[in-house]
Amino acid sequence: MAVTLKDIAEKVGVSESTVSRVLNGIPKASSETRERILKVAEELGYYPNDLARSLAKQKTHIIGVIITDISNSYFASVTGGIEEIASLFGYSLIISATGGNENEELKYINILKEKRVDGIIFMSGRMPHSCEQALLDTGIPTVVVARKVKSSLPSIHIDNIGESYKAVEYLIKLGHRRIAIISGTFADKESGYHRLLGYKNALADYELPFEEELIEEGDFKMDSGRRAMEKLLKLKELPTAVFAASDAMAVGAIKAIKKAGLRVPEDISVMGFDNNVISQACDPELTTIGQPVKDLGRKAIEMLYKIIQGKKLEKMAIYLPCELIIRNSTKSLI
Amino acid sequence: MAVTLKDIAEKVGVSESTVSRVLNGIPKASSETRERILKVAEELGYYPNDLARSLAKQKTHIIGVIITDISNSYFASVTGGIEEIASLFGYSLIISATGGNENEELKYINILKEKRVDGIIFMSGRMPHSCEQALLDTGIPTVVVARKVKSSLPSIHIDNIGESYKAVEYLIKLGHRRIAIISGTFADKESGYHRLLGYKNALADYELPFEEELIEEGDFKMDSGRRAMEKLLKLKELPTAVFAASDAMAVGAIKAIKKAGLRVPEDISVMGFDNNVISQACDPELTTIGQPVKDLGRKAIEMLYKIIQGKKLEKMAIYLPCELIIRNSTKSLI
DNA sequence: GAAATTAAGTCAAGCGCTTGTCTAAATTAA
DNA sequence: TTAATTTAGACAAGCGCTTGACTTAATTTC
Repeated sequence: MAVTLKDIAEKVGVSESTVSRVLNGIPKASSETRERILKVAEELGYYPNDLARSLAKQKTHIIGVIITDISNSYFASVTGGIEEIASLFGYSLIISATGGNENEELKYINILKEKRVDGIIFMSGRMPHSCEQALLDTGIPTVVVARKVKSSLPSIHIDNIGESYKAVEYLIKLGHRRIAIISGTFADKESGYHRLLGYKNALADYELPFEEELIEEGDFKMDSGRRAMEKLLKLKELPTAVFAASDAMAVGAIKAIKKAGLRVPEDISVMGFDNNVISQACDPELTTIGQPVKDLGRKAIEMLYKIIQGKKLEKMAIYLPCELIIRNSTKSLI
Repeated sequence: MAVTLKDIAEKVGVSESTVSRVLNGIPKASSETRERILKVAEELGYYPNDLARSLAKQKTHIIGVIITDISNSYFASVTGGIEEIASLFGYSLIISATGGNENEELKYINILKEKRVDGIIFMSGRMPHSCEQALLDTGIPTVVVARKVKSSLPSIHIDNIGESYKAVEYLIKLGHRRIAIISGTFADKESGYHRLLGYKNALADYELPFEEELIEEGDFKMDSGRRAMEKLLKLKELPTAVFAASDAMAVGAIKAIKKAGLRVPEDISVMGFDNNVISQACDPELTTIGQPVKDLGRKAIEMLYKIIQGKKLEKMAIYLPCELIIRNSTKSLI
């Protein structure tokens, strides 16, 4: 069906290997045959078969990306960063969504193995041991994004504890003393848990009392923020500020506060985390911690590329700084 | 390096073809050899090389997806729908982002050709003739999403004219007579243009005057919505309702209205289009037209699958209905 | 019991490209 | 002039898997 090297070779009257070399720019042909080959290739509309080439060269120029959910803006943005740099390096991306399901994760790791991808970027689920082992067993260069890793897998993160500390510290410096937190899921010991830890650390460092009643657990989504805030609003003594571990929950909290007839930030300051698109859509616009989502992706693929190139990584775990973004949902009490 | 059929064949003492057949479940072996092969394959940790298989079978089980930008929530959602069904069908996705740049689009079409993908889903840019021709020339089954197509390429859409009509009609039925529109880019004759058309049609059908001063062009993004609204607010006679061709612009408009000291919807009703996440984050929550983004993706891959299977499509262009979602940004004047 | 059928495999070509080795001619060196 | 290099290209093995055609032995048919 499609035109092959053989077709060109026959038409020009040379061997396949010569055609291959010419087409790959390997200097081993007289300029005369070179031109004839190029001309015939053009005429016939030749384009290489990357499968055959990959098989012969043992590399595919494909990176496998395993994420939880493409339509989630966080993953979409990180993936955007990955793709931006990958394309620069000449890599294509195979993207698989697992829904955070361990079996799916294992399944996709396997598929990527069979497809002989040159590298894998993993950012799905809670990084169960089985997955980590499976990734190691592939023998394929791998970088893990935003998931704590036990083994020697290279990874890239944000410092959830430190960044959350930064958020709470900001509130404290605005003069707030009674600060509630709407945390993310913390059972999984990932970001939700760490952001709560940062909150605790900040309180401790500034010698503020830690009170159970000021802690509500959410699931990072808007509705849980709303519900959590409704509970907080029932306290005898209201907090003057609320730190939500995600922008979505922060928006939910704002809605609850407004519904209760209070104002943000006049009555209660609200702070988010993520700096995703809704932080600028809500009213008031959210003060938040801006995650460098694109950069996480960019940096991940850069690390991966180094590994593929056989270079040593300076650091096995990289932490990217976040940015404190001050908008209108927080006010100074001083 | 990796274990091959040959390794298994040698160890078991049979031919490669027998191993291949057993591993593919083709009934042509005694249950005894079958079991020995399976056992050895297990022991050796064999997993197939999909490149070799694809080369031999002339199919890759890969679908190429060409989009403008992964981090854009619209594309991310459509892609999410694609991936959901694709994985069910046993397909992997190669995703490329073009930034809407024609040269990039052509480049990626070429890469997908070389990678011998089994199908292509295209939803990027303004569908220049060159791309359409390039897609046709690949000879690879292709489905186009949300882009007007001249040729015989199958496509899937929403009816921008009709849905926009529906939005404006809703406002009219609420008693609004002076309705402004913040349209998307209309030079490209794609969705922006069609949504404007729907607006005009609705006015005409309900015998409302069409006034130039009530039309502002935006670029679908929030800021342009804000700026457009600021202009509209300078009119001697204000509109009582504004239809924005995207939620983002609608949110921008709301911000401008509030800043001017007016209220939504009490003073001016605002309507959006898309039903993306910000439509529920803003205040008030947006009445909008909900695009079936996931379904666009799902349906696209289903169409593509049919074509790959060699089946005939009943329709070359499918239109999916949107949903009128009524929230709090619009009010009745009656 | 001979012929026909089936079962269980083997053989080898083919998918399309790469690349190390070899050859013959042309060029350079001495 | 002859030997040593270089150049231009051919040859063939190899990447790992699939699959149609063929072979041999076992089973069934009449």
